Formats: sequence, structure tokens, C-alpha cells
Amino acid sequence: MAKVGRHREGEETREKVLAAARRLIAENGYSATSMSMISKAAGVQPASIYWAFESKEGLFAAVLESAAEDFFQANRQLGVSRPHSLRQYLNDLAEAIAAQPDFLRLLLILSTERKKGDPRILKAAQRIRDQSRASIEERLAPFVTAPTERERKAVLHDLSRLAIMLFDGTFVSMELEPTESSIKHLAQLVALAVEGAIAQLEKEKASPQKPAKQKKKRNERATEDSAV
Amino acid sequence: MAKVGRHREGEETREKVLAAARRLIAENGYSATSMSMISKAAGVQPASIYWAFESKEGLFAAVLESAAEDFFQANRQLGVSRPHSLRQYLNDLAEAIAAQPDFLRLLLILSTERKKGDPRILKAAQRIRDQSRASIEERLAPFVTAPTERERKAVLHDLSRLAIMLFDGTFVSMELEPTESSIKHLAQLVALAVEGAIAQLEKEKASPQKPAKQKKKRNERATEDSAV
Amino acid sequence: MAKVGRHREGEETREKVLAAARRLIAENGYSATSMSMISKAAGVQPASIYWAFESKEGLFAAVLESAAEDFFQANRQLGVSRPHSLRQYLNDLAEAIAAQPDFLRLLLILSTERKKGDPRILKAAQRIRDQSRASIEERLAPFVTAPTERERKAVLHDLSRLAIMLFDGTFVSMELEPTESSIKHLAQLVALAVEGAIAQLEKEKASPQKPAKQKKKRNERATEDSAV
Amino acid sequence: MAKVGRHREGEETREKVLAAARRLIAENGYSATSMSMISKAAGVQPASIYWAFESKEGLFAAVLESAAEDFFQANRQLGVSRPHSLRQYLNDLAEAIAAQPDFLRLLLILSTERKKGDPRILKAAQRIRDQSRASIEERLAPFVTAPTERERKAVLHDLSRLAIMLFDGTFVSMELEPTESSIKHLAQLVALAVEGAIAQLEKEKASPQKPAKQKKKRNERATEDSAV
DNA sequence: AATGAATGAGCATTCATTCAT
DNA sequence: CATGAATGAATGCTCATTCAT
Repeated sequence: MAKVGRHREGEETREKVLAAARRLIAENGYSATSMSMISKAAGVQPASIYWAFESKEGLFAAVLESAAEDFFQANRQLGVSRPHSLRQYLNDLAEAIAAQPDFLRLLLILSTERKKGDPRILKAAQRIRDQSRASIEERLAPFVTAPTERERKAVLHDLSRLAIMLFDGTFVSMELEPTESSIKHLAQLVALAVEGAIAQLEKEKASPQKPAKQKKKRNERATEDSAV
Repeated sequence: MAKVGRHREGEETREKVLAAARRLIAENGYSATSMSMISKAAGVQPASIYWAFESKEGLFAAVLESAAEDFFQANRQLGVSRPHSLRQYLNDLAEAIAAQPDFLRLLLILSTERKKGDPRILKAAQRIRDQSRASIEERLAPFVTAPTERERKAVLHDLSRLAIMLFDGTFVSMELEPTESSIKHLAQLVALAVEGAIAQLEKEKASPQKPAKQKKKRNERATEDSAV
Repeated sequence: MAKVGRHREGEETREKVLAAARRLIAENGYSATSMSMISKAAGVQPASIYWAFESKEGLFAAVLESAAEDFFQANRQLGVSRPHSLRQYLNDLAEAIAAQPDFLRLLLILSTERKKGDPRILKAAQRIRDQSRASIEERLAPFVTAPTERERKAVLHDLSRLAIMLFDGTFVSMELEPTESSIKHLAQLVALAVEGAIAQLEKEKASPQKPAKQKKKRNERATEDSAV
Repeated sequence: MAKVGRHREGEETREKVLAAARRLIAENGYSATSMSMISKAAGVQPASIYWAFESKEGLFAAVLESAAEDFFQANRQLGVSRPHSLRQYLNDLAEAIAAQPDFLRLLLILSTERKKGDPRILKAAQRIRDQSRASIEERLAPFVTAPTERERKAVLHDLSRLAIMLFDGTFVSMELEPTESSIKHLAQLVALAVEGAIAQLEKEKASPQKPAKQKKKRNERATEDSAV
């Protein structure tokens, strides 16, 4: 079913453009990357880009999608072959991010530059982030225990959120201080924090303080149950 | 010594432009904010902006500086009046960030859009970040103990870095999922992680595992001493 | 093989722009001629000019080239049909310059305004000037005799240079004192000078004075051999 | 009567600005030299320049005048101390031009860029040129003989014009091919041509050909009498 | 006389996009 | 599907000049 002729050409164009656009946008941001830059870098004429992607925004959406796909691809392979510890998993994840930073960078770009853009893109980005969290949650599950299922879920939710925050923070650190930060070191810090948080939760559950506060605001979810 | 006449006018212009530029750039990013947008929003003519700031990049630098100043102002007042716990401090800091998000947002914009820009701005941004870390380190100091001064410093260095990463991550979370995240909740997670990390470090120091690894790579700083 | 449709349009645009630019630049100089003036005069939008010529400097280069082409075209037809005297030739050349003054004017503009511009343009201008001199040399050849070929070449080189200088001077005169100067008259002066110079050279060769000086500086070319 | 205080300052400003403007305009042309460039180079603020010179055009006029003054100063000293031959005089003049090229350059700039400018400037420039020619005529006088005074005048007029043309041409040559041209060599060519022209005129007067043509157009001055 | 600040028009150039072939 | 050309609005910035102090 391999495409031939014109169809095949169209596919090639798409891929060349996607690759060039991803690289350029990840490097310079969305607004600072012009269609003509992409056109030149990809060796494809502007009009053809429009034929393939409709608009600059459409191209950006496609770039985001393709970067997410690659990221998940890399993510899915983590620990598939060998079973491993929590620390090992977090370490691998950090390295996966460092090896494939475009996706996170593009998300950051989306949030800083395209807040008001096509809501479909923003929706898609959120969906992707949710997916990430779900996958992390799944991996974290074996390491968490709680009396009730509801509590366990709340704890897991918080922990996955914490992990995401840590990875985001790691990434920002590396962006802003690229010389000073080694992924390995930062990954160790992440592991330390997550393990510490788990231990802390266990401890607090053993001897719950301030039970009064637990009843307060019901709409501030999760951590009310777990963190304090 | 209050300025009058033309001098006074100049100061006013600077302030109007700085305010408008900060708001617009924080909202739309650097490239997507045109000088004419700023000019209109500030009610100041383009040429006057150039008189006051030399270039768009110069204006951005000034905006960054002014946002940093405001941020540090807010930061300095934290816990001045009342002594407080680590948890309290981290909580306050989180709220300070949430109340004055422009500074972090601008740093993020700097890293995504202006990587190749005027190196002086990048240097300035780093200086500001270093300053932030130093201030956090200072606050964290009372809660950390270690046998030698050298170790103590390494631990503090790592912890401050961890805290920064967590705040960066918090901020990114709020940017990307503004509806789902409450600062209070995220601040609790941060506190949990930092406290957990401290506890973890104490525990590991009490019964050090894997002493073999400790001797390994000497050039991967700090955490070799403390985190593992 | 005539172009049609869009291709044909492109060619038309180029020509309209070239004509307008040549006229305006020759009249007002390079810097004083704005792209928008050219755009309006040519009835072509600014962006289209950039499509066709890349930059203002590129447009200037094209203008220069086209003016040179026209000049050489006119030059080539001189004396093709009828054989003629030296005086006749110089006269015709002067009239060709007067009839097609843009080329010299543009060269002058190049030298006064664009000294630091794109070196390729300067190179091209020199090439054109060399070509002019070569062509004049060729025409002058029949009127010059000398004992050795080397001497003959030196004399011809000097004479062509002299002629060029005279024509440049003629042109400047006409630019600065347009009312006072008739081409015919100035052309007569040019012919007088060139013929006089030739006669002078013959005479000096017949009875060379100051032979001592002839041996002196070897690196001051040509005239050492011929003029003195 | 030396000026003091504010007056003295004003004079200094004028001079600094004149020097900077002359250098910059001679180098880049009129339009390409902005008031702010001049202001920076002179270390004088724009507003002060306007106080001293009224407008950019006014400044240009002043620059032209001052350059002319310097040129005539240099010119006046030629051959004052020692009497000398025609060849010597022409040589000295060429060197004076080469040593003080700003004036000619500015005239050229005037003619290419400011054709439509303030007519007073153009008038002034012509006056200066006439003055130059008169001075050259004066120097050439001893070398020219003619039966009637009227003829002598006509011949002198033509010769001075020829000399000016040659010097203009020399100058253009040096501007366009600065590497290839030595002043000395070009000056030799000029002398050769002028001497040749004189000789030619003598010869023709001795045996006048084509007396028919002499009666023709009365309004094409001078050379009708002398050159043919 | 000089200064800091402003002004408004204009600059060369690029933008995202569209069109006819 | 791709191409060369066009489009019109916008870009960052500079211009000559003026103003109040």
C-alpha cells in the first residue's frame, strides 16, 4: 500500500516541513519563526506548506502532535524490557525528557505565546498532558498504599502531579541554566523529592495531626485528604 | 528633589511604557507583542519609546528588571514581621509567586523566545535566578543540619535547587492548567516534597547505603555528597 | 517561446520597476530615492519589488547593469556603418554619453553614496569601466604608432585613460553647469586634447628630453615609458 | 577681541559640527548622513546643531563653504614662492586636489543628490566653480598667445574649461579606481593633454582649415573661434 | 546656548497568505 | 500537487525637526 507518485511527494513534503518547523519553532518560538524560514529550511515552497497545513496555526498543531507522538513513543519503551525501581523509573523518565526536549519546549511555547490561539490546540495540549499524568500515575501505583481506594487515588493523583511539576521544573532549569545542570543530578533530586513525599505521606497517615483542618474546604481536592 | 517639566514627563513616559509592555509581553510573548501595540496601549508614540529604551530588546530588558524588582520586593517582606515554620515560608513564597506571576512568566518567555538574544539580558536573568536561589537557601538554612560545613553547603545547594524546580513546575502547571490548579494545593505539594527530601537526606545519612557509589564520579557535584 | 501568464507578469514588473528606479535614482541619488517612491512611480507594490530584486541594493545593482547594457548598446553602434576619423569617433561617443547620461550618472552616484556598499556592485562597476576603456582603446589603436609593441600598449593605455577622464569631466561639467555647456563644444575640446596629446607624444618620441628621468621609478607604470 | 563664555562655546560647537559633517557627508553622501550621525560624531546634541545651522540643508551649505575656503587657501599658496612652468603648475594643482578632495567630492555630491535643493546652494557652488576657473585662467594666461585680445580670451576660456574637465575626470578616476590610479601619473596625463591642446591650437591657427565652418552658429561660443 | 524629550512621517523590509497556472 | 508571483498590512526603527526648560 506504499504511496506512489504525487501522493508520495505530498507525504515527503509534509515530513520535511514538520521536521523543519519543529526544530525552528522549538528553537526560536512560534512568532519568531516565520513561514518563509520554515520554507527555506525545509526546501519546500510557502504555497506548498499552505496546501499541506492550511495555516501557520495548523502547522503548529501538527508539529505539536508529532512531537507528542515521538515523546510517547520514547516513554512507552521505558522499563518495558526490565522491571525496575521507582528511582530507576524516574531517572529514565528524566533522561527521556532530556533526550526529547522538543515536546516540553513546544508546550511551554504554547503556554507563553499562544494562550489566545485556536482553542482546539490548547485542548489537544491538555489532553496530552493528562495522558502523561495518567501514564506516570500508573507507574507510581505499585509504590503507594492507602487504607481506602479513594484515598489511594487521591494520593496517586497528587504524586503524579508532583512528579510532573518536578519534571517541568527540571526542564525549566535546564533551559535557563543549561551549563550548570546535569540531567543526572536533577533526576536524583526529583527522585529524592518524590520518595521523600511518599515517606512523608506514610508518616503523616500513621500519626495524623490537625484533624480539624481536614474537614474544611471540600472543593480543594485531594491533598486535603492526603498531604496534610 | 522631585523632577519637573520635561524631566518629569520622561519619567512618566518610561513608567507608562514599562507597565504596558510588561502586561502585553507577559500575555502574548515577546515576538507577538509589537512596538506599535505597546505604543498604543501606553499612549506614547513609538519614537518616544525608542528614545527611552533604545530598542525592543532594551525595553524587554527593562521590563524584566522591573518585574524582578517587584518580585524581590514582595519576597523581602515575607516573614519579616513574624517568624515562621518552613512550611509557612514555602507557602508564602508560593503565594508571592502567584500574586506576581509576571516575573516568572517573563523568564519563561526569555528562555523560549530569546535564547539567541542579547547575552546581557540572559546574564541578567541568570543573576536574578542566582539571587533567588541564594535567598531561598538562606531561609532553608535553619532546617538543615550536617556533620561538616561542606556537606551542609552541598545539601543546602541541592535543596534550594529543588525548591526552585518545584516552584518553576508549579508555575508551569498553573499556566497550562489554570482551571485545575489552586496555588494553595500546589504549595502544599511543594512543602511535602521539600520536607520529604530533607527527611530522606537525614535518614540516608543515618544509614548510608551504597557507599561504593559515593566514590565514583567526582565531577558530578554536590548530590554525590548529599542526595544519595 | 514568449512567456505567458504569471511568468509574463513577473517580467513586466521587473521592467516597470527598473525603469522607474533608474529614472528616480539618476535624478535624486540612491539614498534620497525611497522604495515607496519607486513603488508608486512603477505602479508596483513594495513587496513585489522585493520579490523581484531582493533588496534596495539589489535593485540598484540591477539598475546599474541595465543602464550599462543600454550604454554599451549605443556605443557598439557607433561607427559600425561608416568608417570615420578619430575626431568623428570622439564626437559620436560624446553624443552617445549625452544621449544616455544615466549610466555615468549612476556610476557617479555609486562612487559618492555607495562606497561602502555591497562590494559585488563596486566590482561590477569596475568591470564595466574596464570594458569601456578597452573599447575606447580599440578605437584609438589605428591612430597610434610606436617602435615596440610594449610601448604602443603603454601609449594606448594612457590615451584611453585620458579619454575616459575627459569624458568623465565633460559629464561633470554638464551636470554642474548644464546651461553653459553644449555637448558639441565640449566634445570639440575633448578631441582637441586627445589629438594634442597624441601629437605631443610623437614629438617627444622624436626628440626625447630628460632621458635621465626615464629610468627612475619603475613601479609608476606606463607613462614613464610614454608620456614624458 | 577673543570670544569668551557662551559665545566661545558656540563657536566651538560650530567647528566641531562642521568638521564632523564634512567628513561624514564627503564619505557617505548627503542623504545617507543623518543629523544624528553628525551629532554623535561631533559630540554635540541635535538641538544645538539646529541652533547653529538652522537646518540640514543649511549645515550642508556651511560645510560646502568651509571646504571651498580650505581648497582656495591651498590653491592660493601654489607657486607663490617659486615661479614655475605650466607643467609644474598643473602638477601642483592635481596634488592640491588629491590632498584636499573633500571640496570636489562635495560638489559631486551636490550635483548627484541635491539638484532640486535650495537654489542658493547651487548658486554658491557655481560661483565657487567660476572662481576656480578664473584662477586657472589667470595661471594659464602667460602660455597663450593670439592675434586679437578677443581670440586670446576665447582660447583661455576653452583651455581653463578643458583643465577643469581634466581635473574633474582625474578626480572621478581616483574615486572609482582608487587602487589603480596614482595622482602623479594622472597629473602627467593632464599636463600632456593641456600642452597638446595648446600646441594644436597654435598649429591650426597657423594653417586654418575649413574656414567655412567658422561662420556658422554664433551662439556656440568660443571654440568656434579657437578649437577648430 | 545647551539639554532632554517629544513628534509624526517615513524608512527598508518582512509578514502570512492567496492566486493563477 | 507544485510553482512563481502578487498582495496589503504590519514590522522594528530612524528621520529631520521642534519644544520647553
